[in-house]
Amino acid sequence: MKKDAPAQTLIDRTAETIRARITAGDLVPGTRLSEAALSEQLGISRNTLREVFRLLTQEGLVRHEPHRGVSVALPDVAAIIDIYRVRRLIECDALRGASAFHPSVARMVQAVDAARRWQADGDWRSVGTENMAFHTAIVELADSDRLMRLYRQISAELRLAFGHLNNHALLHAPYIEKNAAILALLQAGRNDEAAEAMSGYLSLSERTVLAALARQQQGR
Amino acid sequence: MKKDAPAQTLIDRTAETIRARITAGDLVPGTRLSEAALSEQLGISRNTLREVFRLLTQEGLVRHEPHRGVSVALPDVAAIIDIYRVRRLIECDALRGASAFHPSVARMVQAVDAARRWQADGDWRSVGTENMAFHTAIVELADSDRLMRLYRQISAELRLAFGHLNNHALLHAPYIEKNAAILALLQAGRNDEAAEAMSGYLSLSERTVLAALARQQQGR
DNA sequence: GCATATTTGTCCGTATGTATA
DNA sequence: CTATACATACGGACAAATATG
Repeated sequence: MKKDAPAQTLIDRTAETIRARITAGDLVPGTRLSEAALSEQLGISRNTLREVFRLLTQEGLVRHEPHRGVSVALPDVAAIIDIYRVRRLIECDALRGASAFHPSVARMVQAVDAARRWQADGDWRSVGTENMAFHTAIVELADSDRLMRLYRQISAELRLAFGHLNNHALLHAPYIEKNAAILALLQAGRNDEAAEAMSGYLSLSERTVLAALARQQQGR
Repeated sequence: MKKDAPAQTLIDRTAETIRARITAGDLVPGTRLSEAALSEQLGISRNTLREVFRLLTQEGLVRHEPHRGVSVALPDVAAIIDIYRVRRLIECDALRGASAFHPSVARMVQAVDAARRWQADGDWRSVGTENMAFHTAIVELADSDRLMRLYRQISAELRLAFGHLNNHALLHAPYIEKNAAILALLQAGRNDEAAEAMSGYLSLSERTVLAALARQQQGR
């Protein structure tokens, strides 16, 4: 009996396709997604696509306006501020209450190591991926389904926000060693200091993203 | 220009209808929701109902299993524990960072007063409603869209859990004065003490709900 | 401000695949 | 193992709302 026969439904697979297109920058924030055009392009029926839209809407990736269709979400400054407020709450709390022997710690170690290797190769996109994995692992420390779900949603929103900020070196380089420092504090059982370091980390990251967003919007 | 012409779509209204039926106990947790039967009963098409199901699934009110349809969610002990963990995090944080002059404080005052009046009348169901309003107002203190959304979801799940625990006196009576005490601390600017009191409040409430749930499941 | 065209909202009928009796 | 019930997915149709000239 194979428990892992995903048997994904078409709706799930299509949702994944669109997610990928959005985060890959294929679909720019603000783009209107026409039901008729997209359904034909994807080779699925309009009804099915509409259910995909429901999924993505709840995930915050697309916005739905009655009788006006859906469009790729466009996080504004207020959203960024709110997202970082929530991240600070969740990630710092997870660090404060974590055990150094939690399985996720291994994933944090792995992410830090991998990020350093990619940095040596100059592959900043992969550095970014490992950075996200590091923070996901931190949230997993909390062992809370609901917090994890919320975190996945705001991560998706955040990817939208700096999906097109292509200055990846600026965006990710400074954080590799900060992550390593937080990990070391956690492994040493100095949880409160780890949480404190994370708070500072997030403030810096927030300022960077907000500044980049302002430059981007000014450039229109 | 009336900004508040909701012009709700049929999907939204239907979702609200089903939510009401669930929280009213009309639909018991575990009930299977057949597309054909429900769509006919509601007078809407199956396609439309399926979109409603997507909404409710993301809200955690119903569970969806591929090719087996949806059924009313049935929170288990792990869910209750997780929900209270999240509540503690959100509500205590909101209290710690709140201003005594935030508009939501007025709503808290209102909820406490109303709960006392309903208690005098012996209307425990209304006491429960005011209690939920009190805690919703606390979360609003945080001024965070995302935290508010998460809180709405776990509130709905919680309603599922003790929707049928009809011992409302036991469930709500002890909390009226606890709420009043927390409010007084907040108004006095003693935020940390208010958060501490809330933490204790939630622990007590958690134990009560878990015990009631155990009794209920034993009685099957 | 009006008439028209486009797009979404909703319904129906049907075919196919999957799970359960 | 077959049969049945049900969810999945499709395509077409029309009404209603919005956008366009």
